[in-house]
Amino acid sequence: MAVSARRGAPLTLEEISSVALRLIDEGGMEGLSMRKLAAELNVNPMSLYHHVASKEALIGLICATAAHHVQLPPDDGSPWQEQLRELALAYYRHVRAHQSLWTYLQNHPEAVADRQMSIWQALYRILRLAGVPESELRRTSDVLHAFVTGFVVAETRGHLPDDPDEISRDFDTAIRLIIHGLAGFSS
Amino acid sequence: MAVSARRGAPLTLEEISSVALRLIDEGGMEGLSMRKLAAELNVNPMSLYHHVASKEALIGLICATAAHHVQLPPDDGSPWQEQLRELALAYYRHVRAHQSLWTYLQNHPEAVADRQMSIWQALYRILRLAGVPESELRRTSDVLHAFVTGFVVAETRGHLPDDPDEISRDFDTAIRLIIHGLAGFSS
DNA sequence: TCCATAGCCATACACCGTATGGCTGACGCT
DNA sequence: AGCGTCAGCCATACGGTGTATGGCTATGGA
Repeated sequence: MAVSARRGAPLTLEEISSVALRLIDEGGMEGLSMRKLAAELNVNPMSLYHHVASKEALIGLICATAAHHVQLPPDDGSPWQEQLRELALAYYRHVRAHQSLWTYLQNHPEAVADRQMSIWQALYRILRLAGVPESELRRTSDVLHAFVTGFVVAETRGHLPDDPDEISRDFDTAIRLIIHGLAGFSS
Repeated sequence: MAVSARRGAPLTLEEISSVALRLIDEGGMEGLSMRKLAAELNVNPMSLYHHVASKEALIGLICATAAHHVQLPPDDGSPWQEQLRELALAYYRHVRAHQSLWTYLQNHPEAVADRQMSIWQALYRILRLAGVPESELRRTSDVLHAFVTGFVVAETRGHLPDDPDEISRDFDTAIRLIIHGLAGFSS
């Protein structure tokens, strides 16, 4: 059906959002523009709007698909401290890989209003284990989210040594701070 | 010296940054544009560039002057938990008053690279009291900064009751979490 | 065969930050 | 008094942005 003059196949949402994510990873949030994205796809800028309602909607799509790619730790019977640690680490790695997107996310929480996503489910489960009352789950998870992302910002700002051991030691420090804090709920 | 045709007095940095801050408070970070700001000041857009090198520099100026308006708690001899609580509360109030600016700040830490600012000095002093080793001061304060601002984001996101008592109770929760966490350093 | 429509594109509009260069009038100096 | 300097402001222009509007084309179903 009147496929692009400069391409063989029609566009797909997956193609669009993956290239857009690459642009963000490479050039920050300002590195993504509908025009640049279209150029990268060998397509007219306005063609994108046949698949996506607006730039904002596109970003929402990117966030949603990216969130599904977080590797969640299994629900074994290990203590909540350890589970929280592993979940935070998985989340942390993902945030590191797509820093610009996630720091944007922090300021535009409406883009991930969906609390049904598996990562939140996992966090809720662990927080319940830690003794956080039901009514505080949402707020606590919000703060933890800000916390981990904030850690990444701090990592990026300070001139870190290239030593990965030291980085993980720093992460330990932050996680221990969170765990100690949460322990206040159950005691 | 060839004062504006449409104004009596020449522009001042204070005037520029205060009106710019108002624009940000009213319309978010996207509500501030050099053109709108100039219109608000009854001045040609390019006139601003006589006082400010770029929009980025203007934002830096706004941040710096805004930071000076935080009411710091006095250095009485009270325990560090209480001092941290009061500092966080003062900071929190200020963040609430200028939300957009501070959430922007979280993602553009280079705008406040100046660690000589009095609020950081106060935080450092309290963290030392809490037993945080010298080498961890900077990183810890970075994380705490992200933490408190993250709390504001969480506050804004969740549909809070208008009850100020409940809000302050929530804030208590967050602060207790931080304090418990920090206690891990001295023990 | 015909036509609805999916997919794409050209044009245009209003906005943005800011480079460039020119105007005006107040000041210091001779 | 005459003159040069320069602070302060402004007009124009360039390249970028998101997207509204409307038109093209080729494919699928009837």
